[in-house]
Amino acid sequence: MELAKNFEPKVHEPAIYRAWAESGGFAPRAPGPKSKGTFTVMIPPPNVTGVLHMGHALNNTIQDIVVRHRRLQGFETLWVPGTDHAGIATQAVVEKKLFQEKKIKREELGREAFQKEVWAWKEKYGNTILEQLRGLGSSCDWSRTKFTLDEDMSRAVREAFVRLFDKGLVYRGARLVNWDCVLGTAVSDDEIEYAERKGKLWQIRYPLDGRPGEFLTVATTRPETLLGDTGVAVNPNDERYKHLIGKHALLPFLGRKLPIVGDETVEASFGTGAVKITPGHDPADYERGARFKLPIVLVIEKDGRMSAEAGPFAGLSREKARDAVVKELDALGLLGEVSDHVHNVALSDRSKSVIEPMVSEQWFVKMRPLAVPAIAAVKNGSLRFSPERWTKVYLDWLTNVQDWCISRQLWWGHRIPVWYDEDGVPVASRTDLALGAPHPITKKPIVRQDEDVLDTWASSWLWPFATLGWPEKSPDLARFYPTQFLSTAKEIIYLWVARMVMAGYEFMDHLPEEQRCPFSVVNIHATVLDAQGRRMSKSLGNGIDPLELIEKYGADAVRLCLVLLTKEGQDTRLAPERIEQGFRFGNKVWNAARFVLANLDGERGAGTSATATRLEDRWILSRLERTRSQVTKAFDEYRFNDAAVELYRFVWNDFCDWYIELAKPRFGANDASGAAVRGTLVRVLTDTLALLHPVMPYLTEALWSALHETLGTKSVPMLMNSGWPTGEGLAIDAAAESDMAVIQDLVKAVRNVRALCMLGERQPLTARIAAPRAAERRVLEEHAATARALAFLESFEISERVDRPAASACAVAGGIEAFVALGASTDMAKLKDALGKRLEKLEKGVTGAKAKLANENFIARADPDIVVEERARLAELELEAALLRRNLAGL
RNA sequence: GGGCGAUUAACUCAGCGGCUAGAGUGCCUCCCUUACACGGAGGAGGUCGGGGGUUCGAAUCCCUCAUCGCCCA
Repeated sequence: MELAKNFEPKVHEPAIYRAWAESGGFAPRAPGPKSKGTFTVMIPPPNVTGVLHMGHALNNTIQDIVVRHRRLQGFETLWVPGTDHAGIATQAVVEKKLFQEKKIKREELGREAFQKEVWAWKEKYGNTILEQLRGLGSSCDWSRTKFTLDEDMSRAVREAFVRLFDKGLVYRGARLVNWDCVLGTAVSDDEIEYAERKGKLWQIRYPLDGRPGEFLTVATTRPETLLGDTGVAVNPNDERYKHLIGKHALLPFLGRKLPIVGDETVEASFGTGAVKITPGHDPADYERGARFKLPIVLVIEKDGRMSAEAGPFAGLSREKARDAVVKELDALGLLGEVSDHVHNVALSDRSKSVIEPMVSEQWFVKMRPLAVPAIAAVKNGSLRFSPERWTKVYLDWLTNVQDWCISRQLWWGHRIPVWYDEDGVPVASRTDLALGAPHPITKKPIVRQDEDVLDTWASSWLWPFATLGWPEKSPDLARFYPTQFLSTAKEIIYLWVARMVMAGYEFMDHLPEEQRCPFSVVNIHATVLDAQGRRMSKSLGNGIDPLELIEKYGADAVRLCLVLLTKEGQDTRLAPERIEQGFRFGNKVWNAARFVLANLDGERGAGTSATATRLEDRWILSRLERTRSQVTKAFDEYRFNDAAVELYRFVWNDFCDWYIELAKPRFGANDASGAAVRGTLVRVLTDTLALLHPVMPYLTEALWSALHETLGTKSVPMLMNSGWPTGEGLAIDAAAESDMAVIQDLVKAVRNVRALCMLGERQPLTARIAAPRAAERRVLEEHAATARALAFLESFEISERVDRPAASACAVAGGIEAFVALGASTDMAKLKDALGKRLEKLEKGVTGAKAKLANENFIARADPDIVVEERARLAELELEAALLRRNLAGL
């Protein structure tokens, strides 16, 4: 079978992906006697408006590795793909597009027509990221693709809402929420970011009630909100103000009487030590207002303008009102000191506008009761984080969890399934209630449905079971829930992971407690940073596009690079040139395989430890077994980096550098040796392709089919659907490994001399070998041909001791000396220099080891095995140093 | 403000109580040796951020400082 000289990702990848899909391998295989059970992974649904970025590329590579590995191991694997509807983001995209193209606003279009526009947009652009996941090689079961607004998903959302409503865990109330004045909706705490802003701290003098000419000076960063003040607070221990507690101040402009209260949370050292209380527009004041039962006055409207309550300032924007208030205060002589002040302001993630804390009617989920089992899950071992340290982050959030504001004033999302009668009595319903129909409880006619929609996360938190058919008692739900593995980013631990766990315990109540947690392992993957160590972001424009990398190097190279670069959970800076490492490795594997296939000569047998007789065959099979078991363990424990590094090393440094080189002279042989070497090559190649497959699926699949075509075993399944190497017939052969090491050392030493003395790499040389130790002499005698072939030595004499022949250079490897005949003209200076340097290093080692062994405490306290090892090491070093010294003296 | 992580070769990263501290890239020398120049052989390059401590022994554990970054408020 002739293979092209290089693997062409662009040619092979689409065809292979199609073949996988047609093979049915993406769907879970049927249960059978050999099955190890199910293994389910739910994709963290990317935002429909999204395109693949590095985080997705890494995360989905990890998931695909896990899924492919488990599939090969014989599990009935299911990886469910899908997207979420991303309420605010998607609505914003479509609104923007509508305005740019048709100059219309959504209000002009109306709710239904606007929703149609969004669906149309989703149908057209919403599959982009799923296509890109295919390009990465993701082996998802596309027949089960879900979208959080799909009908069945919506049913699940409604069921969950109604259940919580009926249990009193969902409630409607006036609460302080984060209001986005640009998008006109409440947003959750998690949709906010903070930025440092330069502002001012204004001191304002509030006249004291009944004490003309006396003032209480407060400090504030937001003077415009004073119109909503309903109190003033000071620290109760503050001597300056103690006497004023219980008295009243008068609000400028409006003359409202403001009680002066003593509140421990006021910092006497901040500003003047007195603060105004605006419960309607500040989170801290909201709390204070509640403590002192102060009324709430809303002075800012939902569009960011001052309300009628703002008296003379009504109708002004927040920003203009601030200037106007300050100006008027100044005019009244009530403005005190003004100083520069740096503080954090809350910005909306989506619109980047300043968040207005505002009391408004919203729907909330009571989180405390839901958090209890989610906390217990990690304590009782149902849930495990990898790396383990993220457990703390998860627990911290859950123990301090606040109620969750789930209503959004948007049109794109799950409409809240609540209807009201004429008295405004709400009821939640699984089925739509018609206007005019009787209210199920009050029996009065229904007059309206709640206008709002639910937060997107109110659907994503049901993802692990809603995707499987819940609330139906579907066969999928019974078969695949709970899942085994979830991989995601750290910033989503609260938003999503914790809430899914809550939802699992709350809604999967048909299952026993210990089966409700939606996944057993949560893998928190690394963040891929840019070259300066910053997060990649659209606004910085510092992202590296994975699609470009895939285009240039192929999906396998990108996947290998990502796992080679990211140690589990340790953030990494992406060096784009490192993708080349993945690319080169792919080429190396390809060419090694190409070479093997070209020389198989119809070999059918596969090497095993039992059939291998030659040292190198036994050695490579031993290395293979070692690699196989380490890689399997690493994958089982989700240590992807360790697995990839081990495979890289084995393929390149053992198989290609040594074994193939040793195999070359034996290919042609029409004897037992030829058969053995071909069998061994087939074995190593077969197992290696399978071990590499989770990381580099395309390349290995292409080679697998070429291998089986060559072998004439065409009926085997595709690699993706075959089996994980079991190590059958293999064993670790310590003797072969140590014997081989002797030969490798000698070969390296001779190559070193060649390079130093400018002898050509392949120029045949005469060598006399001195091996004072019988064990090494035996190895060299037995495997003289092997050593000779690798070192290109023509004649090769081994004895216990050799006097340096005239005109020879020497190489020392451990306790072995090799004297190599030189031409008369060779310059020995370089050699002398190199040997001298080597000796210096050795002597340093000898000194260190001696000092250690001379230390009584070391002998007395160190592990005896360590002491023995240290003695042996010293002997080794001394022998080599002695040989070097002697040879150096003779040069 | 709270928490977490990082600081090891020119660069990107491994190593996390005991081998002469490793890899990839880059650099230097030699080689187009018919698997691979996307390659091969050899080599140079590091007082493991600073300072203390624990230990027979510390890049590795503890404390502290510095710098950078991330998450949360």
